[in-house]
Amino acid sequence: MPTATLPPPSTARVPSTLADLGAINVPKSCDVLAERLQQQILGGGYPPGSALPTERELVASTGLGRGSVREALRILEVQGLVRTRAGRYGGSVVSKPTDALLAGHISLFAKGHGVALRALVEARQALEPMVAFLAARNRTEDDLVILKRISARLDAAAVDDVPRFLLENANWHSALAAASHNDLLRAFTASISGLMLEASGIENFASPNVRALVTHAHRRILQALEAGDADTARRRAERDLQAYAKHLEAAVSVARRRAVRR
Amino acid sequence: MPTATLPPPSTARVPSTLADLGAINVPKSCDVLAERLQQQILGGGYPPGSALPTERELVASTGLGRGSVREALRILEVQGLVRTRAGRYGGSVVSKPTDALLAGHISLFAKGHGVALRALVEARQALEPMVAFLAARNRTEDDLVILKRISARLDAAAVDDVPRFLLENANWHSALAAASHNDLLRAFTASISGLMLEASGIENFASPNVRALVTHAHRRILQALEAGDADTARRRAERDLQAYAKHLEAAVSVARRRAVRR
DNA sequence: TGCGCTTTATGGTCAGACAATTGACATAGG
DNA sequence: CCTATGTCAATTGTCTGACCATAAAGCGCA
Repeated sequence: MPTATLPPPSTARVPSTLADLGAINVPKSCDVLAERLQQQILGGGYPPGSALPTERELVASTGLGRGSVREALRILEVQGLVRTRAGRYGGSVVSKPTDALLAGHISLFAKGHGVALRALVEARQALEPMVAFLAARNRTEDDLVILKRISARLDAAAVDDVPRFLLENANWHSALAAASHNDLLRAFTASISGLMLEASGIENFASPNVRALVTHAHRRILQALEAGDADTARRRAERDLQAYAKHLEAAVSVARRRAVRR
Repeated sequence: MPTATLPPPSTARVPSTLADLGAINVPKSCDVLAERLQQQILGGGYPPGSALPTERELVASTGLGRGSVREALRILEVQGLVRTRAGRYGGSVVSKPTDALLAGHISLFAKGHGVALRALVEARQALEPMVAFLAARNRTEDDLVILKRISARLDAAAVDDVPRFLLENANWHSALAAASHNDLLRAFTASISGLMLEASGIENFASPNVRALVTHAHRRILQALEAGDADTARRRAERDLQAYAKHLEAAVSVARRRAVRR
C-alpha cells in the first residue's frame, strides 16, 4: 500500500532520539486469530474439506474467550474459507470461496460506489471477447451442451417473456465464462451478469429489437465455439457488444430526455 | 442459483399431495441483523460517513444479545460497509468498500482455487486493452502526472532493482486503471496486479529483456494517453500484452524443463 | 493560552450458563 | 432381517453480566 500516508505523529516535542514509530496498530484478538487460521488454511495446513478445531478447542489452545474465537470464525466464514454447522460432529469445515460469495462482495463494492450501468457494460466489453476466445479454445462437450440448452430457453423467452429472457441471458454469459475454464474470468463475468440483471430490472431496455440482436449474437458466438474458432469468437463478441452498447446508450439517453421533460 | 440441485427428498413414500418444501433455512440471528443493516445502508438509510447505533443500542432495539450484535457488525466490517473504532464517540461508521478490501477477497478466491499465473495473465489481457482505451478518453491531467512519475521510477528501477521494478510495474497498471475512471475495472486491475506481483516474487521472470519490453510498452501507451488516442492505446495494450504473454510462456516452459531435469 | 488530568461513553474481552441442533447409536416393531 | 423411532452426547447458537481498554470531551490549573 504505497499510497497510505501516516498521520503526523502528535505535533512536536518528540525526543530527538526516538525514531518515528508510525501509527501503532492494536489488532483485535479475533483479527489475529482469523489471520493465523487464514494462513494455516492457505498454507495447506487445513486442506479444503478438513475440519478446523472446535470452538472450545480453539479457546483452550489460544487462551482467548469464546466470543473472540467465534468472531474469528465468523470472519473466515464471510471470507468463504470455512462453513460452520451446528450439532454433534458439526464445527467449521474448510472450503473454497464460491463464485456466488465473490460475486456478493463485488456486488457490494459496485453498489457502495454507485457504479453506473455504463461502467458495467464497459467491464463486460473488456471481459467477454477474451472469455469467448478462451471458451472456443477450452470448451468441453459438456460446456457446449449447457450453452445450447440455455440458448434454447433464451430463444423461447425472447418472444414475450422479458424477465425470463433477462435471467437466461445472464445465465448464458455465465455459462460462456465457465466454458473459458478460467476461474477468475468466470467469477468476474458471473458477478457482472448478476449486477446487470439487477440493473435491467429497473431500466426497461431489452426491447424486441435488442432481444433479437442478443439472441442472434449468441447464436453466432456459439457457432464459433463449436468450430473451435477462437479468433472468430472473440471478434464476434467484440462486435456484438459494441452494437449492444450503442443500443443501450440510445435507450438511456431516451430515458434521460423523457425524465427531463417530466 | 439455477444450477443448485436439492437433495432427493428422503427416498419414497411421499404423500402425493405434499408439495416439495425444499431445504428449510434457519438463519442465525447475527446473519439476519447483518442483512437488515446491510439493506438499510445500501438503501440510503445510513449514508457513508454516518454512524450506526452503538452496540448497546442495537442490543436494546433488536432484543438480541451483545455477542450476536457484535458478530453482525463484524460481518459488515469484513464486507467493508462499516469501520469500527473503540473509545468514546467511537462506534461503527458506514463506509464504502475499498479497493484493497475487494482485492483481498479476490486474492483469497484466487489462492483458494489455485488460480494459475496463466489465468492471471489472461485476465489482464482481457482488462488492459479496455482500460487503456478508457484511460485515453477519460484521463485527467493529474492522472497523467501520476503515471509519468511512476514511469520514471519504473525506468530507474529497470536497470538493476528487480523487486522495485516489479512493485512499480504493479503500481503503473493500477494507476492506468485509475485513469480509466471506471471503479470496477480499477478494482479488478489492482487485484490482478497485486496477485501478479506476489506470483512474480516466486518465479523469476523479469529478465533484462522483459524489463526493457515492459518499459517500452508503457511509454508507448502513455504517449497514446497524452494524445487522447483511445484506439491506439487499446491496440498497443493488446499487442504488448500478447508479446509479454509469449515471453512468459517461454520462461515458464524453460522453468518446467529445468524442473523436470532436476 | 496551553498543558495535563479526569470523566465517561464506547468497543473489546472474558466467563458461565443454557438452548438448539444434529448425527450416531441403541432399541422396538414389523 | 430391515425399518422406524427414541435416546444420547457433542457441538454451535445465544444470552447475561461483568470488567478492561480506549479515546475524545471537558475541566482545572499554571
